[in-house]
Amino acid sequence: MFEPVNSRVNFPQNEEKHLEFWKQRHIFEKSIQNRIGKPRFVLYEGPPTANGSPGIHHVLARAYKDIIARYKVMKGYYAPRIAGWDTHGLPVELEVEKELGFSGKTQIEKYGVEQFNAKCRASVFKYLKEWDSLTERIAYWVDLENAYITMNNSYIESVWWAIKQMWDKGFIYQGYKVTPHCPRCGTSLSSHEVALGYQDDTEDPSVYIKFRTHLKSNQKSEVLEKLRKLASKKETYLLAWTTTPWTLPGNTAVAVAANAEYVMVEVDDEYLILADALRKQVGLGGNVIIEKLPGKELAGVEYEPLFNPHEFGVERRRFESTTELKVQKSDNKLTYHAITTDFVSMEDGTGIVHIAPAYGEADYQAGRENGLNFVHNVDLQGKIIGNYPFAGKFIKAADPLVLEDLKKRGLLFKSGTIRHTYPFCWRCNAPLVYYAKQSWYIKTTAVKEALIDGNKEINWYPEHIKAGRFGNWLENNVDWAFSRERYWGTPLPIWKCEKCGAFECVGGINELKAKTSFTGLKEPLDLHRPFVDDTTFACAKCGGQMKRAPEVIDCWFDSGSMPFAQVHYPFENKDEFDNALNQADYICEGVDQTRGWFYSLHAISTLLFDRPCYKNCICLELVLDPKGEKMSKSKGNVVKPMDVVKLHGADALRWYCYTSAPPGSVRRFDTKMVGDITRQFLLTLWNVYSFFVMYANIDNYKPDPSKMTAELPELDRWILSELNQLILDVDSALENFNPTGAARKIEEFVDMLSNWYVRRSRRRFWKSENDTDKLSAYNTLYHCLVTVAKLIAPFTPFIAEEIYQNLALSVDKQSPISVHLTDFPVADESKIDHDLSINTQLAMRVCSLGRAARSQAGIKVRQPLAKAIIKVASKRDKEGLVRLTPQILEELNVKVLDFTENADELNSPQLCVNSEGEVSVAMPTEIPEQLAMEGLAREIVHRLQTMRKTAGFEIADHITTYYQSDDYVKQVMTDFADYLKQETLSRSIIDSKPEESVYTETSKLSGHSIVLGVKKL
RNA sequence: GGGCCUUUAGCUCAGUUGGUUAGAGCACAGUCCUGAUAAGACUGGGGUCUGUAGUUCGAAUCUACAAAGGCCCA
Repeated sequence: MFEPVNSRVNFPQNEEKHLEFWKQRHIFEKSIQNRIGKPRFVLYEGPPTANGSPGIHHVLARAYKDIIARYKVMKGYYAPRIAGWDTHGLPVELEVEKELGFSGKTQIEKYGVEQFNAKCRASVFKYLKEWDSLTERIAYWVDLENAYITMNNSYIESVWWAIKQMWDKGFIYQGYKVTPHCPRCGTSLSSHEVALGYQDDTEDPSVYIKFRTHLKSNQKSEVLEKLRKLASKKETYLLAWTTTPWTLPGNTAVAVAANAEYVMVEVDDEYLILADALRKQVGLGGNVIIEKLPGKELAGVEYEPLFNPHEFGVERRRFESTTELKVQKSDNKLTYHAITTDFVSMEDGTGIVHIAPAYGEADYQAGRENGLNFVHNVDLQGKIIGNYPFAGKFIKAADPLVLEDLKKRGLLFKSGTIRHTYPFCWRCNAPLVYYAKQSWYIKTTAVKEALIDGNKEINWYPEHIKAGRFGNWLENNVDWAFSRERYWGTPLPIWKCEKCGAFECVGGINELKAKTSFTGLKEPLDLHRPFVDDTTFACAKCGGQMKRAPEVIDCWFDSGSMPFAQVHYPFENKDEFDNALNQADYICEGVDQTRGWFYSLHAISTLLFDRPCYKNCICLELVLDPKGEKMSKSKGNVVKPMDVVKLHGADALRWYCYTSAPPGSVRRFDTKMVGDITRQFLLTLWNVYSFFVMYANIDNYKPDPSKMTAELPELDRWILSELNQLILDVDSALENFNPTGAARKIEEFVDMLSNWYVRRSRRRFWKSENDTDKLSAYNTLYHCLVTVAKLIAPFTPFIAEEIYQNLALSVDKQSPISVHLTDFPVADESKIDHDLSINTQLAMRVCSLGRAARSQAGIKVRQPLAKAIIKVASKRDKEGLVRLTPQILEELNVKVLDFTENADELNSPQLCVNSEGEVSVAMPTEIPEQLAMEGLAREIVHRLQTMRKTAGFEIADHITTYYQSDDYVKQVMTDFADYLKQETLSRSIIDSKPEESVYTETSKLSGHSIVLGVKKL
């Protein structure tokens, strides 16, 4: 006996049962331990930040990670995998700041870094319970107990080790970086924060500034000569445009487009140079053009600074190399010059761009590449420094004063305002400033080629990421600015001598403790700020005191270090890492990680070990709401995964993730569609399963593979052929990291199994004699179900377990106690019969056409007809159909199958006919008396069956049938008595009024009024 | 402004190396089948395959340009 199965099923409830079983019997642990000594399959878990609730996109990621790992385990791999948590970073700090009502760093410092960080630590695990319970509920199998946590001392120490390695290789240096900076909060903002604060329609100055040329250079060119000659007559200016007048004192160059055409126009008694394309827009369309010249000729043209920094008590620095800004001597004859860049717009402005390397990313890059001067005329609070006339003013307040000053000196051509989109601080609403600040860099550009070569070895899914998003990112690689002027993060392990300025990098706790005159480390050990800030030691060069640099590091460096830091390498687990764990076979995260985790893993691995970090990577696309909008808390359209699981179950949600769209496409999530999935796939499978169990129990069927007969009926051979083909397809799809393709194949199979195999086999299970045909049907369906259970185990672990335990484990107590401890099915290719598959498809098509023909003629399928006449394209097709005759006869409810090659034969008014392509099916519309009676018998059977069900009888209950009707019906009841009895399990059929207690209905069938009664025996 | 992706029925998606009349599921309407089925079958409505131009005997598919949407970066 199998455990009885109700066709009505509550999946969520059923799943809880299996969760409990897995927990009690440690199935996950066993699935790993069973494979010790087998080839290793390494999956790296990308650590989510645990200080927010898990969303539906996390389920997506976990579903795709889990399925591959489970598949590999079933294929015989040893695949331990541990969870991880990302615990550092600005988002955590912001959450705490919000909680404390802070609006900036000064408040944090006042509050105390120690207390602040303690709050951060606590905040990180606020949602951990929620994460753990979801992880378990969706059956994402991962070791939660030994999860790696980026804030643990051991983890931090491994990160320090990594930084020290890079330091020793000369990959770490200090340089400048332009960041979006809030002058009021005095802090940099992450790109995410910047995105929060864009405001459209912001009014800003729109001003045209004149830069007086100073054509004294020795450069020789025809154009320059001409300009010199012209300039000797009248003052000549380069006309540039800006919306941020306060950056003008920081101007150290102007940029032109090399290939654009520039003109020198006469304005009053001056000459102005600007792009020809923008002449009209600037309002100089009608002025006389003195000269035309290509942009590249302007390169090197010198001009006088608007504000010579030396006159205003401000330092002038200069890019001496790509990394060093060196202070320059005072020069009262200072000139700057024009450069060419590729970012000069011909849509607004003048085609000449004002460059202030301290106040713009592009400007800074231009400065680096061209060895420009570098002038900071604003402090971090947004106040003008030095002794400019507008010194001490906030930048926005300084704008009009700057313009006034320039106007007085005749250097302002035109001023107005524009409206555009500008970023503001999302906290305090102050305008953001792009500001060059000192930062620590990792010289990733030094290994750029290795990064690009390594990428060639990675398989990306979808493939376009490789050359596209990720490849482009690597091609445009810039050094990684990895320090942060924050509090809650892995402290940068660099100490600086207060006396001589020397730096030292420390790669571990013992190394630190061993430093000369080391002091300041408290117990219990906590490697975070502020404790680590108190540690000092003696400078190896001059004996001065070494103090730690104040920065913490980018948390992407944390997560990118997880391959080794999760095992505290190299301080522990050295062999395991070096031999097995040092490269992932597979990772999977959202596509937004291309510049995040995918990059940090790749970069760190390349820098430290000179090899790519992972071999296969599935990139998931965004999950949107049903309307196609991004899910966000503010819109209130966020779906809680647990709600979906409670409603439809984890299997349904997982199956939805695999089948609804390929992982690399954007998908709209709609809970309703998870419900559709349940009905379409899970319920269909469930009903096949429950059908099987119901009849198997009635017949006391005992599976015995040895009794599989050699000569199987065509129908059984067909479904077994499809099953083995399915194994091949699913196996190869999963091997190629394509769960969607695999799952869709399974769907097709289950549909065929239910709607053709079981549908066509019903009578075989229902018939009373226990012959070989019946046994074959049982064996076949049994084998299909058990195999499908194993195939779907990585996809939908719950229903797989249910079917496996009830059907397989109950029979063979020696087999593994869980489907998740079994081996993945192996196809028996000798069972695959392509011809049979094609023939069956043709038979299905013939039946479909036949049913349509009947429908058009208004003849119910229950009414038997004398024959069906079939025309097909070839002899081969005909032969194929002949072999499947029994299936077609039954499905079309006809007595004989005829074939013809002459289409004219089908054009008879006595026939209903339907064609599609080369296939035609026709049936006689005339119904002889004998067939009409048989049809009525079938109607009566149908009526009685429905009544049995309504009366609540068990499927195998025997009954007595009563009837009362006219003589015609009486004749039918007599002629088809055996058939009626067999179909309805009637011991006797009595022509009399049913007793009072008997369930009775009166119906009108084919024009005959019939009273029917069914009585359970 | 740059890179990448997407665009096929009301909705969700298939559509192999170009090759009959572009498909499926859901939804809608009608009919049918059914003692496993919340399922299924048939019929019907619903498509300028985002647009334009090109290559070709032939384009949803290849090429170019454009549009809309999305993501990442600036």
